[in-house]
Amino acid sequence: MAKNTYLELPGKTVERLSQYRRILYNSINEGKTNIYSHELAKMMNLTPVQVRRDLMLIGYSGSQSKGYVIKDLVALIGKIIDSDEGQDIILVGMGNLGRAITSYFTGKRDKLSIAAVFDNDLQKTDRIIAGIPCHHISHIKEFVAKENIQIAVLTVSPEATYEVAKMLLDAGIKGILNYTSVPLTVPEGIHLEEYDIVTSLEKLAYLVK
Amino acid sequence: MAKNTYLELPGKTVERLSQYRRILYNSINEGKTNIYSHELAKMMNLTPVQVRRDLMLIGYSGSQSKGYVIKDLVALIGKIIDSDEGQDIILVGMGNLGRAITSYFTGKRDKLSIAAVFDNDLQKTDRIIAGIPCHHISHIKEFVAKENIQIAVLTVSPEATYEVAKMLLDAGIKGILNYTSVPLTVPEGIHLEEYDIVTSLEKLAYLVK
DNA sequence: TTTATATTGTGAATTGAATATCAACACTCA
DNA sequence: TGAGTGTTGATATTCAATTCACAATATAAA
Ligand SMILES: NC(=O)c1ccc[n+]([C@@H]2O[C@H](COP(=O)([O-])OP(=O)(O)OC[C@H]3O[C@@H](n4cnc5c(N)ncnc54)[C@H](O)[C@@H]3O)[C@@H](O)[C@H]2O)c1
Ligand SMILES: NC(=O)c1ccc[n+]([C@@H]2O[C@H](COP(=O)([O-])OP(=O)(O)OC[C@H]3O[C@@H](n4cnc5c(N)ncnc54)[C@H](O)[C@@H]3O)[C@@H](O)[C@H]2O)c1
Repeated sequence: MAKNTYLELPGKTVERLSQYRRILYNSINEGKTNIYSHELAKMMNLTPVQVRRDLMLIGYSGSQSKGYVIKDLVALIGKIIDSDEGQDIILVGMGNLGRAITSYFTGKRDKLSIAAVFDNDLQKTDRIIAGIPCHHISHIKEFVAKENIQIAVLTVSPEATYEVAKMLLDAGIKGILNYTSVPLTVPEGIHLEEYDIVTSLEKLAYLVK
Repeated sequence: MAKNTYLELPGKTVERLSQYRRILYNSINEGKTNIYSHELAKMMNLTPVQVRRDLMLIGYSGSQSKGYVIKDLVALIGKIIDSDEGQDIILVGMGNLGRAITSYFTGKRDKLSIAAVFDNDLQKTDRIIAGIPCHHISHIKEFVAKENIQIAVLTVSPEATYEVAKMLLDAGIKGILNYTSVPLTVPEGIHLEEYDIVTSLEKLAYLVK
């Protein structure tokens, strides 16, 4: 019986899987072929039990003598996280933050890449910026439909957040990564991740106090 | 008995407090003086119960008829999160991301502000960039000591992460906000927050899959 | 062969956070 | 005055994530 049933993983586990994979790529480059849970845990600043639990959840088994086979583990994580044919994403709001993220992704990832960015500033549109074509926001719906885009990164100014989020949902986007300081609400079935730098800094300030 | 004992709040609550405050500033600007838990919840995309529980934890009471007094609530959150005389932070790694964050903070916050940025690229040092003085990394220890800096934002290239983190700890930094893709380990008593864009995106990709 | 050691895999217990529930209260309106 | 409404504050419950504890296994050493 093929294990093709949808695997419901805890969100935290998915995040760690992404990071395991990144670290394991480095280990491969260093010539390692196998790794123990305690080694991986050390590099990720976790407990070995946590690592083993995560790998158990994705159904990967190691050996007591050699630990885990890095190559196989990386492949399995890819099978879980990546979509088969890769996934194009878009970014909306080509300001300071948008540009930083775009530059970072340009020519970097294979499975996840930024297909286009959008803005409403005519100075920025219809040009290549940071290696990616920047279109006017008015073209977003047709682009999403044509290119079958599912994920959008939102880095517009706070005032534009609601309006642009509405456009994204209307265009059929399934997942939004919101970096504006304005909290969003999305309908059932749409996935939302939010992160705010100021919140993190204020939390740190509280902790060191 | 004065309630001066150290208040141990859940991390998630602290994060929400930071966001409550930001939203409440807006409400004040709109002329509101009082707010109900369900109103605040709506704006933050939470349940009213969650809001009330957070406020309960910080010992703030509202009234059944008028809800919470925004001004008082903001003041109390400030007393919990902010240090008394404000807190200067530094940023290390004036690349794309560092510049975006610096621009965002320039002339923005009162209590939290970026006092200086550091880099090891001589093209960038000993200049004002995005409104903030950029020094060479070699001056970091003396600066931290002299200005009594406790918090650092880390946006250097991945390869430099360990080395720079070590310098920060050595200089006496108490909290690090790490945006590099390299996980850090810090000694007991040092606070660490980490965030990685790629991880968030890969999680979204998994969720929409 | 036997013992010691190191590792994985996992059921059970614990911790931490979110949610449900409800008594107490304050105001309104008849 | 008294029923009805809507709110807070607090306790109880549920849910999710992490950690504990240890059995099972493989290898190396005696
Ligand atoms: N840069 C940071 O470090 C930082 C930190 C915390 C929060 N944020 C938030 O991230 C967002 C972006 O920050 P930033 O520093 O890049 O700001 P920015 O002002 O540099 O960029 C905003 C971009 O959005 C575009 N835009 C505005 N309205 C639009 C619309 N309706 N449609 C399409 N594009 C539109 C603007 O033209 C601009 O290019 C802001 O909401 C900000 O509050 C940024
Ligand atoms: N930009 C993004 O969207 C993004 C996304 C995910 C992760 N990251 C991570 O954030 C970090 C910064 O990203 P970026 O895009 O700004 O990279 P960047 O290359 O533009 O900037 C790195 C900066 O660090 C400086 N630096 C390098 N070594 C240093 C040292 N020893 N001391 C002081 N400064 C040093 C460089 O001079 C440069 O200015 C990287 O680790 C990157 O992996 C960035």
